[in-house]
Amino acid sequence: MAKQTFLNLPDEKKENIIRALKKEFSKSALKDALVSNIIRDAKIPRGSFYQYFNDIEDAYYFLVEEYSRKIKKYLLEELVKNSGDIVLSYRKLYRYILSMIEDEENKEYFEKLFLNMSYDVQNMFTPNFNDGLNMIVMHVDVSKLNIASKFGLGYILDIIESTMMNNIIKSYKRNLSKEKNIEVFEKELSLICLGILKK
Amino acid sequence: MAKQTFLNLPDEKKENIIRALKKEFSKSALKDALVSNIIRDAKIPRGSFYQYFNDIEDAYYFLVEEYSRKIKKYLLEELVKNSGDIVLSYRKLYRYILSMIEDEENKEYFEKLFLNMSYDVQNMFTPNFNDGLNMIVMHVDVSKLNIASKFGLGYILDIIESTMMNNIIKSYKRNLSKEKNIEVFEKELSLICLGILKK
DNA sequence: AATTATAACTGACAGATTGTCATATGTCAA
DNA sequence: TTGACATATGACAATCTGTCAGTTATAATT
Repeated sequence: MAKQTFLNLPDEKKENIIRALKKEFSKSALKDALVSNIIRDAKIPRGSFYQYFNDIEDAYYFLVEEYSRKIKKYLLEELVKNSGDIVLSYRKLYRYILSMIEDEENKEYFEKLFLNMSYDVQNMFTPNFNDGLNMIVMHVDVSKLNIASKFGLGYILDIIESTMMNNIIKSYKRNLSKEKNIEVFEKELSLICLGILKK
Repeated sequence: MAKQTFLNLPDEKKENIIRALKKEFSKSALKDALVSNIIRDAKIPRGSFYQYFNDIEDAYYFLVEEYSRKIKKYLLEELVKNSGDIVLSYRKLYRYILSMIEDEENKEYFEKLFLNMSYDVQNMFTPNFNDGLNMIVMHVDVSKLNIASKFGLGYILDIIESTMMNNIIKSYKRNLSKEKNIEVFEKELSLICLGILKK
């Protein structure tokens, strides 16, 4: 993650570099992105780049983390606001993510990000995906959930988050409107709540 | 996809190149893999490689497709065998995929593959993910499903496949035994069937 | 103000990779 | 034997990465 030297930089310079990073990662997925393009655009010498980041991957994850922090924060806030109602909180989270990635300024960046979703990036975007359970579990109201104990919560979060990410990723290919996109996710969420089998 | 020239090659030569491809993609994810390594290992000249494939990505997808074909074929066969019982068929499919990727010979290759899951690869591994619905829908028994028409089937397949892929990917990090891994997936599948909310 | 310590900056360079292309070689039918 | 076509080959230009030794800026100390 971005070296201290970078974090110490004056805001203006730092933001200029972040701008150049985002431009390159909007144009190319991580595997095709070039340090050369970034330094040309940001007008910094090659040596500086390596003083700020270990390599291009390091810079990539620095940028991703800016967004992933927002997402995790938002979910926790919603859980508190909604008295631990996990389904409602994820419904709100979905809308929040959509509005974030559909912002004209972010559109191409997130498209590259989601269509080349590595484990590590998914990890950063799904609050429960790896470590997050500890953080979330204490805020969730499990009394209405179909599980024996808080321990089963992980399964439920797995299902919801998989479906959520999947919908986001597919939305890029399906070219759905934001409204239609939300409709599909909520339809699936409702199937998850009630079960896919007839009673 | 692999040029005709490659497909025309005598089997022995072709298999030797496939072996070298797999070796390189077992060692490095696509983004770090090198043509140089492959041609050194396969003992073919550089020019030949580019006569067989457009680039390294092309070679990568050629290899992935070998496995994805098996998976789609297996699911369809199971659906027929199980009279369109979709849940049972995916349970069987999950075991099939696990046995495939836990085979000692494939282990590292699939680890790289799943931990760097691009949209296109996911697309190849999940029968419904994109186009497959047409193929699958006619074999599914929807009478027991909680949907109004065959049209809703896409939602259900989305949920199941997301959860399935997610479990496979996580299994690499969690280091679960095959048995425990299956147990988790079946627990989640059962929540999906019955619903995550208490009745 | 001068000196010293510490942090940041810089760009030339070695090492390595990619995709191409002109040339060579093989195959097969007429 | 010849011509037409497919395939093979490796040297090469273009490009990229990460490093490093030398330079400059900043801050603290005397």
